[in-house]
Amino acid sequence: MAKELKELTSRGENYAQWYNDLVLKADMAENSAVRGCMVIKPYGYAIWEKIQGELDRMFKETGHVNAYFPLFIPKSFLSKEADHVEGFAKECAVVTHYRLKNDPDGRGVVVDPAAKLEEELIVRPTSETIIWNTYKGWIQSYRDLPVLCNQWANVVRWEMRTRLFLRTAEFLWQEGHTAHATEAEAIKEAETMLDVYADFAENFMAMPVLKGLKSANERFAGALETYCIEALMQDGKALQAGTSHFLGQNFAKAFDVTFVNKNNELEHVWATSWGVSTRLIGGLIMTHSDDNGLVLPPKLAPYQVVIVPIYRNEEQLNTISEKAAEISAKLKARGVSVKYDDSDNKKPGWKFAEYELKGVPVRLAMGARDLENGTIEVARRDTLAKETVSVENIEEYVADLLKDIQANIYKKAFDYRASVTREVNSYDEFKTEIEKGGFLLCHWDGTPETEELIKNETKATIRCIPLDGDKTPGVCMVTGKPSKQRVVFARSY
RNA sequence: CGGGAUGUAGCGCAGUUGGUAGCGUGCUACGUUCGGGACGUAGAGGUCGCAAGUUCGAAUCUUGUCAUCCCGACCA
Repeated sequence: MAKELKELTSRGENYAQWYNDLVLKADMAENSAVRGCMVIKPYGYAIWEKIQGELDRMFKETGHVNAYFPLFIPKSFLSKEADHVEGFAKECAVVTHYRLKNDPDGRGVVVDPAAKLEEELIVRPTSETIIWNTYKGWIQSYRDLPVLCNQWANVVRWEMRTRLFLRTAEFLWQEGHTAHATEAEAIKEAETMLDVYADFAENFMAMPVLKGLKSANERFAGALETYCIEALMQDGKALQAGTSHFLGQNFAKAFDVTFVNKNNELEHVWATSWGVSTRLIGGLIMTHSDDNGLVLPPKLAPYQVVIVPIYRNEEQLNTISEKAAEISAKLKARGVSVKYDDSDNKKPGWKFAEYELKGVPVRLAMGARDLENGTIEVARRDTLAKETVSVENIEEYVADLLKDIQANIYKKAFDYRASVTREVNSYDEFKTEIEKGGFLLCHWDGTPETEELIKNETKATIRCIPLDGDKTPGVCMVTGKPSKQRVVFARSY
């Protein structure tokens, strides 16, 4: 099996595919009719639930509430905001009929032609339009503002080519949609949520990200400004991990959402939207995994510690189980999640490999030898190091170890990113360097034309215009025109 | 929608000049094992993607068709 994994890993870039089959036990739906939709089995979903839980808490701490809006969007809604139509008019699932009937020529059912909808319904690719249509009825006065809603939902985008976790036809996400009385407040909201995402990515996922602005080409359809966090995967490709959009008054104007301000003047509201998706699971996998499987940050692991008993007979098992129960209780008291795997139908070696594959941060193994010596074997997933330590104060030891693992995998990812991030000053050099992967910091003249040219010739895009860091001006590597600051180029998923 | 590849057991694959389908793994039972994915014995599991055609006979040849994967266009 180990050999098999090595062989699979040599595929390199195709992490998501095999981690899905082997680790998360998730896969693409095989039925052609729902091609490109993902099936997330329980362990993979448990990771999503952890992500959801932490983000949801952070949203609430920043003053947001959850709401839910319809799955179906009347087609006409999507015609209202011109830029938005440009961006989203293409790959959507469309509901045209509302009834089936028995097939008159044989078995089964057919669509009843008499049940054609007068107006087609679009399965939401994102909910701006239906939400703004709803907000119109909620907002009359500055006293009704701000509206700070988040929605956990599924959305559908009929992608021509799908990729497990990274680009599936149906995916789970959260989308925040806020309405504000002033431009400044809306911009602040978009920036706050960007910070929330960055905080989550770095402190929970242990995935370093760059905060930045999207170029006009990469900007969300209908947004005035798109903020993003960009991560770098182990194969050197970038992953857009989350976006936060300042929408200006575009949607308010399209859906006629106005309010009376303190001066008794009618104004359009200012809007933001922001979202992250199950793509984060893909990011998590591709940031930390190694040849032995998934490596999960302790803060997002469905269980942080697994205890495996090693025994020859029932008597031994009983003694170990007693000890393990004590340790579990102590760990749980410290807020550590523990699984005690005393399943009799798997052997210890099998369990070791299995939990490594699943990325459980810490494994404790206890056998007859440990019973005699009052010890326990501690194995950490990130370095695969094993140690035999005293069971005394094991809970403290493990709690510290979990913190250490969280910090260590972040550092590892950060160092990797640093090692493949470099400044490039000429276009010739760029063409060579981009083949090696990683982030390239380059001067760019700010025009969509130049960006397009670079994309066509090298497949690299501007991942973001960084908010932090070096702001020294220079000249564009392609055209030689002035550049305000270096921007980040990479090939991306 | 263009270019390439592939559809055979749950998964991964082999199958020669056309002769009625096999390997690994997984699964089931029993026994021995159990500190790094154990071993033995016995078993279950396949309308060979689908449909026509050629043939005494097709997984194999022909045509059509459907689907998947990879590379482009699209995208979180």
